[in-house]
Amino acid sequence: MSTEYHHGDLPTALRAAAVDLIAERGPAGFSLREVARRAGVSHAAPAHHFGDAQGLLTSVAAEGFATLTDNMVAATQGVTDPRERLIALGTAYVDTAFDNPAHYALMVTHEFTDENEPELAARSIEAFTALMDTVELLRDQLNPDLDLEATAILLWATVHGLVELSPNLGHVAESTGTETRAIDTLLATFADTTISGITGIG
Amino acid sequence: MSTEYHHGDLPTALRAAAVDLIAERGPAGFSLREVARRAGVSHAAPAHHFGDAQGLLTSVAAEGFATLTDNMVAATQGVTDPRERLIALGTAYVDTAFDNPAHYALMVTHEFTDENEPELAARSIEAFTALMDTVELLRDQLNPDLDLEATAILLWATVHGLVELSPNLGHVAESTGTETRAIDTLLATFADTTISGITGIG
DNA sequence: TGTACATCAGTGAACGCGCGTTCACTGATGTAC
DNA sequence: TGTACATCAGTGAACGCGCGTTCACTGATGTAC
Repeated sequence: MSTEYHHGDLPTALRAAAVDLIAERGPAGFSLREVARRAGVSHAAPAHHFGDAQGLLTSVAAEGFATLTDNMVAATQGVTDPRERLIALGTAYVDTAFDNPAHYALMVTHEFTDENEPELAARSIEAFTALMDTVELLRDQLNPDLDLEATAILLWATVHGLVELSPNLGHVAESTGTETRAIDTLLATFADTTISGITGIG
Repeated sequence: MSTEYHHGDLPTALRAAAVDLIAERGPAGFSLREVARRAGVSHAAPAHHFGDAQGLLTSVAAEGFATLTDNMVAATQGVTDPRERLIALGTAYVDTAFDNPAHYALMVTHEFTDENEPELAARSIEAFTALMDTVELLRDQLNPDLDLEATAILLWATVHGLVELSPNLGHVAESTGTETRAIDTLLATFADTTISGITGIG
């Protein structure tokens, strides 16, 4: 156990400690020494597995993209109605970001990770592919001339923007007068607007 | 001049130095000592004007919001066609972000600034108000039942998302085969979709 | 116009701190025979 | 099954560095009379 000389799975423990630390102090508050401390290991140990801080944070970001992909795929599985599907995808994205703020910050910031690292690059492409699947469904069901890539980027930009703006969303919730989360209302509005827009352009 | 004991306008010089430094190294690479060095002043001088690093960065963020508001207002002045107006507003936002990456990072990050500082709060509300003016024009011209706040947030989220995703936009530009910036194409598509969507919902 | 004094802006030395990196080491694990 | 040895994971002391903060100070500016 923890009294053993060899840790067992130190890489995983270090990622978990990094996530906790970043959730508390933000990505800029991260340090390799503090992470090692929390993982109960000497401060020179992480170098064996990740080289340096950037290596560890890149690994965490890759893990975050994998989770995002899994959640988006699971949420849209078998959903073929365009409106339902858009809402399911958007909700999965937003919920994943809210549930994993440290991962999300690293996925999005680019300042602390190596975007060219193969593992991270692969995981982020998979996430984009999951999004693209839904865009293709929209094309098939709504408008054969839909610009796939532009639509995918606009969808991504919007949900990403919603996540970042969400701290300012308080009074929208109040104005609806329901138990619904403000962001759910916005996602529904967004789905309606988008579908109407896509159909109208055709 | 620079040989005088008193600087003349040290706060302005410090903000400028901070902007340069952040543009080079990112917000996390900022330090008060390095800023003082670049402003040609002892490292204890900034404390006289801003207290600490957060104070200085908060001031830079406020300056960024003021510029954004000015640019959005100027770009939409007298533009009453909904599509043109949306594109003008979006372009002003995106261009301001591109032209002032250090300011933009501080406006958006929240990790290094004090959002409750009155000056910053006032400037960010003014920017939101400028956005709201355009949303009201959309309501007046397209759909009297438009949800103003939800629409404003969705517009903001989208342009913000486009700015953040823009590093990944390279191949979109290629696919258009024109001299047009990728982001201009996306903004035009977005304007079309949004207007069609808003009108359709009515 | 001149003097005295208060206030303000900026200096520079000193402090203690946490950081990343290096390095010789030791303990545990795995493999060859 | 047992021994020898190579490899790998983690240790802990040492290093030099840049940082923020404090503080007694000095030079410049502004104001009262």
